[in-house]
Parts: sequence; C-alpha cells; structure tokens
Amino acid sequence: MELVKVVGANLRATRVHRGLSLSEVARRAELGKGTLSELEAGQRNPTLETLYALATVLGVPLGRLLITEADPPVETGLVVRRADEAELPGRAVDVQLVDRTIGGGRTLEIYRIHVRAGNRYVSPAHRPRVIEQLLVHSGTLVTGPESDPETLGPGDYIRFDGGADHVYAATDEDVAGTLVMRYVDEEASAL
Amino acid sequence: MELVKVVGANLRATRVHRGLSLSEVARRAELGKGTLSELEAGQRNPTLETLYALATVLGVPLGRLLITEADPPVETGLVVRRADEAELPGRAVDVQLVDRTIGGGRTLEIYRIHVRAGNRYVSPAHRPRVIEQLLVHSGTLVTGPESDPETLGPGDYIRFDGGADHVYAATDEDVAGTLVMRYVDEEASAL
DNA sequence: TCACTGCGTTCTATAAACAGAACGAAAGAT
DNA sequence: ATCTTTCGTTCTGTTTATAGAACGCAGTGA
Repeated sequence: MELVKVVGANLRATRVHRGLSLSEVARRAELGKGTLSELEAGQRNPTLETLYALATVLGVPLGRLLITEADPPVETGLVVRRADEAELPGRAVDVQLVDRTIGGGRTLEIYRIHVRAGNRYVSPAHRPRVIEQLLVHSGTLVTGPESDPETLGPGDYIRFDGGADHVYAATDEDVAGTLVMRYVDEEASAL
Repeated sequence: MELVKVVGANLRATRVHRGLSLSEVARRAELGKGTLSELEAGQRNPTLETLYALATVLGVPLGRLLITEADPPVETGLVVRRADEAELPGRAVDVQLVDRTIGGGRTLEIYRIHVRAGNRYVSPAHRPRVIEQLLVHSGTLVTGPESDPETLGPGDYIRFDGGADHVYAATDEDVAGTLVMRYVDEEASAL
C-alpha cells in the first residue's frame, strides 16, 4: 500500500474515531474540504503544512498519521526466574539485567540491584543519555549523581541522570532494589 | 521557528552528519537538486512523498525529520520518599504510583505494589494497550493474565499484557514488588 | 411537498512544488 | 594553467496540491 493511501486511511480512521465530519475537520484545519476528501481517498500527496494542520486538529502526533502499522507490539507473557547466581554472596554490587524491551526508538531495561553492606560503587557516565530510576526495597542506599547523592530508605525512590558519574553505596546493611534504565537508541537519534 | 524551517534544518543537519553532498542525496532520492536546496533552506513546503524519499535515503525514520527539538529531557534529580500511608496494614492490594514520566508519546509509570496474604485482585483490562512489568521482591505472587497466571517468588519477574483482565494474588504471605507500566499516549499533542 | 441544512465528492482556477538547466565557485588532475 | 568535475544556488517551465465553488444526496421541519 503506497504511502499516500496509508496516510489517507489514517486520516479517515482518526477522524471517524473522533466522531467528526469531513467538513468540520476541513473547517478547523482551514483546508478546502475537497482537499481533505481527496486526501482521505489517497488521491493526493499532501504537503507538510497540510499534514501538520490535520494532525493538530485531530489531536494526534504527526508521526502517527504516517505509520503503516503499529510498532510490533512488545511481546508479552515473559517470565524471568531469579537466576541462582543472584544469590552469590560475594559480589560487592550486583546489577542484574532482568528484561530489555526496545520500541519506538527507545530502550527500557529493568535490573535487580543488590549492594552489599559497606560497599560503594561509582558508575561512569553512560554514553547515550540515560535516565535511571531506582526504587529501594530494603536497606539504606546512598545513590544518585556522585556530586550530589541522596540517602534512600526502604520504599524510597529516586530518578537521576545516568549521563554523569553516579554512585551506589550501602552503608550499614545490604540493599536490594529495582533499577529501571531508559535511553533513546543511538542510531535513531541522529539529528 | 516554522515547521518548514525546522524540517529544512533537520534535513541539512542529517545530510551533513552522514557526510553526503546535496547533489548526492538529491540523486539518490530522485529529486531535483534545486528542490533539495530550497527545502534545506526552509523555503519550501515539501510533500509527503518528497519527505519519505529523503528520510529513506538519509536512513532516518520519517518522523525524526519533523521533530522541532529533542524531547524536553526528562527532568532528573527527583526523589520520592515512601509516604506514610504506604504502611497502612489494612489494604488488601496497594498499588502506589511513585513516578510518572511522559516523553515521545509514551508514558512510563512506576508503582510500589503490596498484596496482603490471602488476597486476590483482578484488574480490568486497561483501555490503551498497556505493558505491565513486575518484579517481585518478597513473598509469592500469582499474577499475569487472569486466564493464565504465573506463580512468582522473590526475584522473579514477569511481563504481560495489561490490555486483558489480569490478577494479583498473594497466597500465604504478604508480597512486595515493583510494577512498571508503559503505554502509548492516547491523545499526545501533535508533533 | 418544498425549502433548508449539512454532508462528501467533483470540478476549476490559482499558487506553489517539482525537474532540470544554467550558473559561478572551488578543488583536482594532467 | 587550463580542462574537468562536483559543488550548491538560482532560474524556468511543467506538474500538481490547494481553495473554493458547484454538485448531488440525505435528513429535518414547516
């Protein structure tokens, strides 16, 4: 299916879904309704400005109108059991990748994190801009940017920029937590 | 900055970043090079087909050419302390929103989840397609789609489709975990 | 019945996006 | 040095996307 037909179909589907008439949308978007009629029929090759006006009126991101099919849906139904080595008592800081999902040019990773009492670990800045989100389960963790860390207790949560050096340190007792890391994929972010 | 200028700047920046000449890109995209020259200068309002051809040649998703500026970066430095009411012992199932971040038309939510021993909760299907990702901290949790739930112990992880009815049930002991929910925004603003 | 309204399509004239030629500038090659 | 090539811009004619009018159709009310 050629692109103009895809866009036309998306336009019509979105409009109908919103319960708007063709005339109404054309009026709001300041387009001739003949124009919109032919666009929806896939008989025209809209300009950027036209697409933008329509996306605005329909309240969808412009990119959505261009999409042939939805992102291949993230597969569901995955179960990951705790690996035995997670129990290894020797490691000072243990960050275990549990799951990674990629979609829409973004990657999301979920980790189990364990820090043994008395240990301190400084993670160097990550190349792509990374957001780290950490929920502490048990123990007291000092974490965040190395320059300005926070002290978190059980149930506390922090979000910080992994793009700078950052620290994980357990003071008096072992710490368990869940770490979510997110970043925009390198290749997709080419400007 | 008007849209055509944004797109023009993106086109030029991407082309230069790829180390390609204007003529070369025009040739590969089967465009007149005058056309491309004026597009890059922001003096034209390209058609969909033209944009598509250029995006293909430049190897970027079409939507990327339309982006005005990078997503407003997710603010970092947030700390959320456990609210006292999280300690309320009475609730059967307690799902507490810790953080919500929105970007790129997607929303990510992080919850603390607590299920009291012996309780069972069925969450109805969510309207937009939601991915639920749950990491169990302590206890044994039966969770997942109501039709086919899984039994998870401490450290176990599950990803499932929140778009169908799904269950959270603790059998013999209290369960603590971290829940990540993700979905594509229904009504994201244009662009 | 007969206006009257709003609908979506088709038609027509205008504006502008396009292809390609012409141009001057800069860099290599012989 | 003078061809030669490639560059990016500007110009010109053709194609086509658009605005708006004209059209037929369906529903509504007097």
